[in-house]
Amino acid sequence: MQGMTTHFKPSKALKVKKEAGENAPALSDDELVAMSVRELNQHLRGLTKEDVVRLKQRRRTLKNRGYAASCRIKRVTQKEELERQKQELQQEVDKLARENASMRLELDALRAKYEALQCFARTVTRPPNAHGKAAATTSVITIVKSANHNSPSPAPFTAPS
Amino acid sequence: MQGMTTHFKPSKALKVKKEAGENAPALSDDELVAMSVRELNQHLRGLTKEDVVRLKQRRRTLKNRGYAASCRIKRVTQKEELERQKQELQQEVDKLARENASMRLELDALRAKYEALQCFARTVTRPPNAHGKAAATTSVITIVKSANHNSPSPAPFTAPS
DNA sequence: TTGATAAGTCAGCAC
DNA sequence: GTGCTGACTTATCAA
Repeated sequence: MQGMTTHFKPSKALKVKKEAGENAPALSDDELVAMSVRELNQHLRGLTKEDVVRLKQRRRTLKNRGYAASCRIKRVTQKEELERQKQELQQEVDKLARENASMRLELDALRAKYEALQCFARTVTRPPNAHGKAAATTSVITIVKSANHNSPSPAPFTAPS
Repeated sequence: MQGMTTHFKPSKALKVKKEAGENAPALSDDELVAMSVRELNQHLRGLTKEDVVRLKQRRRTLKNRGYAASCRIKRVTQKEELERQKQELQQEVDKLARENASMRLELDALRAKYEALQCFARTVTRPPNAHGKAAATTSVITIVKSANHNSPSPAPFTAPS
């Protein structure tokens, strides 16, 4: 329970403690609600059974007023929390989507580069089937001798997946 | 405003229309609240000014009861909606994260392959600086003649970014 | 007994 | 007037 300093409704219980003379200085709502049971009992000395009941009921009602207030506060707090989390997730989605897009670009670029290099490698590797118009641009003559296939390199000749 | 068929509180206004004889069959809450203003005025004929006020007030209260109910329903509906959206976003985050991870793997693998191929290409391309222990495993002899550097391929010899 | 919450009442605002 | 919503009360349930 919290302050309850911003309430504007004494509502009922307006004439709860006009009598009772000296020992009961007509405690305020705040006092009454903040009081421990033991303290309350002190103030209950010398009161009508009816007044005791009334006072206890007023206390209970005041407490309930506080409970209702915390309930409302909790409700809006949870709602704000939900909205906050939602926004957070949205930002994460955006971030991941951006990363994703840029990686996709990078991947495509690298694939292109890879294929170009592979193309070139084939050119370089394969024996030139010397057709008529040979040696117009790049001319490569390669002789491969004794290929050891226990090579530790990750199979540079397989096609890109 | 909706059905209001699940309420259990006639609360006040218990003895609102026991008199009035014939023309007013003591309308039920449901009837009263569903009535249009024009219909209501029909039923208001020949009633005390006081009774008219009372009946209108009862109607207003019943309406308010309905409003309060819709207000609460709206509240929980919005909350559920928020939670649904949140869950949706979470799923999207998961999906994007998975895509992201797999692309990262792919990218790394491709980079490795690319570098291996590049390595090989260099091997093949560069003139073999024939040191002492040459030709132990793979021996490649390449002769490149007349390299035309206007090649349209995307610079296969630059280092991967 | 205490705390929390659904339902209802009322006040007050906006249209 | 109508509809909505914050605050309050009451009933009711759980701990």
